[in-house]
Amino acid sequence: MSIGTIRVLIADDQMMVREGFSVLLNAMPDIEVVGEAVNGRQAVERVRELAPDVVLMDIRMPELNGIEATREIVAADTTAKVLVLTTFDLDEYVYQALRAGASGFLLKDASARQLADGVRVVAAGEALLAPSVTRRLITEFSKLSDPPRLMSTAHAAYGDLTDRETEVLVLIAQGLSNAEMAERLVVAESTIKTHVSRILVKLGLRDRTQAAVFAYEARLVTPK
Amino acid sequence: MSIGTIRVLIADDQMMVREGFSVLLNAMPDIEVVGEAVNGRQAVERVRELAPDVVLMDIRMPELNGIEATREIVAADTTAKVLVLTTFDLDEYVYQALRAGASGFLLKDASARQLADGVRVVAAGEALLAPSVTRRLITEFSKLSDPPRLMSTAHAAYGDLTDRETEVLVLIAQGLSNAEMAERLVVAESTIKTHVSRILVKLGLRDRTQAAVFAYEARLVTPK
DNA sequence: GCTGAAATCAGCCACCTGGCCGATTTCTTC
DNA sequence: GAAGAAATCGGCCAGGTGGCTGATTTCAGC
Repeated sequence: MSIGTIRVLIADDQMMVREGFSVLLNAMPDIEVVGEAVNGRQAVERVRELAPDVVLMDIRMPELNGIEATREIVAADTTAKVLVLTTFDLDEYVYQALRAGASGFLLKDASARQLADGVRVVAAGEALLAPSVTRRLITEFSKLSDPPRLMSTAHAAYGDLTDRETEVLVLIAQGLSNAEMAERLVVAESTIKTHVSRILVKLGLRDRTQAAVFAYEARLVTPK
Repeated sequence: MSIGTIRVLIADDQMMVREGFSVLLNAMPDIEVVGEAVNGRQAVERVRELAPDVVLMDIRMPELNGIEATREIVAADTTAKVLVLTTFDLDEYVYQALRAGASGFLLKDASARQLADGVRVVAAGEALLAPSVTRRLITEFSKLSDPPRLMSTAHAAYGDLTDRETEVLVLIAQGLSNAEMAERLVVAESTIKTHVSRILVKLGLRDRTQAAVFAYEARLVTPK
């Protein structure tokens, strides 16, 4: 494996991004960009055609998003490893991507060195995560493995919101639209609307802005 | 990033292992083994003395095991990243190591290439996990829902807002509708709409909910 | 007195939002 | 197995919201 060059496929709907990564990676003697794709659907096809070692996968793409594309690529028994790239280290994306079978997750602001190393690492079969991602993963994980989980907190407090509703409330308090939340949680927008409505009724609020205010006042979310 | 060579400390009670890794890593032009330790206690000391970039840490060691040693090294605010190495990918070890603050976790049967890449990756600040480990971590973790985090965009300072606009922004962050604000400020609703629009444009936001979030994040308003 | 910024107001319009109705599926609980 | 809670999805619709254009008035600064 370490003999030949690492063959990479870049999947991103933005030309600038593809160009940048392409130049960057081709500058490495052991890495070669063998193809590009402008959406998830095309990425899946290209993987079949080109059998690359690594796929640099953007999440937000038309046709078929990076998560779904990753799922399909992994489902097919290709040897290709998927390294997901995104601008923001959104939790949901990370978990979804990794659960979809991605080998790694990096932020787009990674340096050339980090990117190249990342490609090599996943090509070698390891898993790679951005530090901020891992940190949250660990902290979250230790929360559920540690016994000090007394009841309440996410439950009885805020007017009997269900877990899912609380989850949605937090997203509202981050300024996401219904469509964005739907994409984030991978459900239909109508589902989100249902959750939002129930939240407003249960909390006795009028609109999502009041919900956001409530979330801050109730310390469900806190200023950075 | 890593302009100079990456300085590595090897902590393992077995001489053969230390030797092997040492030769292996020193063969890399950008990596230099600057010291060794035969137990956890010594590893902690050596880190203080040598300030290495990366510590290759075995788990089973006399005096102070790798987990505890990692905890101490991370507790001290050294810049050293800990890459834990072990023969078996035992769950307890993995979780404990990661919670102790390790940056990565690799199996000892990793190839020279994998090891070297691993060192480079953690030195660059990323986190590295063997794939089997990541998978378990994800599955374990995904059993529980989570409170995501997002906050994008570097906006211009809200100092660009006029007094009146700031006033309106505060009201938005109190959950008032345009009609209510109009009544409160004794102006027409259309006037409020104009203010709201300008606020959104100036701050690069999409809707009033994001404006409310912004107000809280910018401490323009603070939770009760 | 001219100028520019700020505050005020109006109308139009596409879109998102929230309310309301109903429906299915999966679980837990009894 | 019945009953209920939770999560999912769809459709319809009135109304609020935000974008865009244009206009008036006041006032500070030159």
